[in-house]
Amino acid sequence: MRSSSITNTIFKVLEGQEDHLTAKEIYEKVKVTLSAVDPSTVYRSLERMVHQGQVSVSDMGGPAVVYERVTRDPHHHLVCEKCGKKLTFKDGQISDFLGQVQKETGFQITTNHLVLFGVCPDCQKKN
Amino acid sequence: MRSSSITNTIFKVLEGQEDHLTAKEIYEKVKVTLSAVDPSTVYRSLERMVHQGQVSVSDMGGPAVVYERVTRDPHHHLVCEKCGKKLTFKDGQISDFLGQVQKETGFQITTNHLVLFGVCPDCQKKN
DNA sequence: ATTGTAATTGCAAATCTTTGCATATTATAC
DNA sequence: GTATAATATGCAAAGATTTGCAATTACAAT
Ligand SMILES: [Zn+2]
Ligand SMILES: [Zn+2]
Ligand SMILES: [Zn+2]
Ligand SMILES: [Zn+2]
Repeated sequence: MRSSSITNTIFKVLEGQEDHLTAKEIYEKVKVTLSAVDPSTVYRSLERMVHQGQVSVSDMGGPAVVYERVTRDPHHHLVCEKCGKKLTFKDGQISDFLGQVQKETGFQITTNHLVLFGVCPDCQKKN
Repeated sequence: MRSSSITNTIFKVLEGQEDHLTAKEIYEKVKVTLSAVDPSTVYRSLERMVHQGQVSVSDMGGPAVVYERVTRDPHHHLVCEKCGKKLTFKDGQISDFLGQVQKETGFQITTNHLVLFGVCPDCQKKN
């Protein structure tokens, strides 16, 4: 029998995971359950899920963009580009900023997983 | 004779261009001048230039990330994810926000080309 | 149930990007 | 200038992602 829906499997993979995953990593994990699945199907499903706002896609400085499930309670990150250390923000302050942009531009902001880059205090000292 | 420096050619390509370019597009344009250049060399050079802060790399919703020259006067964008329309921000308001993040986290922010996504007023109406 | 339509999937091929390694270039030290 | 080390480049191969197309599945209408 053919898989009923790859989307569900992808959701499960993303839920059972704290970290952010690349498309390739998601494909590998989906394949454990659905051994016959084709990579293109997973890639296309991810694209669809991002487009529908169920999943976020972000460049976090790694070798490829990473995906994460979008929850009611959004979050954002600040990544050290020297050592990779990651801070996570609750939405509060960021959504204030995004709300302000929304008011000033008339755009309805859809960015749901903002990633900023910087150099952390430790790495600044090491300079 | 071998090219003295691919970096210079890439800079010229990026300067003679209003828009943002993908790695592939940059490679194609570099090849016009340096016909024997290898794609891997261009890709690695771009990586280097990004790492050194001379070039920004961003996902702007297209099929691949895009590169742009970083100038004294940074800018940022708001992209409509329905129709692709792009707004460009001068740095003012955004840098206020980034400065606030910097103060609160101790990170020295290096994000120099922020891209936000949303739905533009026109596309909201078409709903 | 049958039909028709739209969305999803697999497969193969094409394309894009990365990587390992040898060579060539550039910079630094003596 | 010569030797030494560090960086940049080309080449070939591997790897990751996208695309075209035909077949399958899901869904709605009859
Ligand atoms: Zn996250
Ligand atoms: Zn750090
Ligand atoms: Zn720009
Ligand atoms: Zn629009």
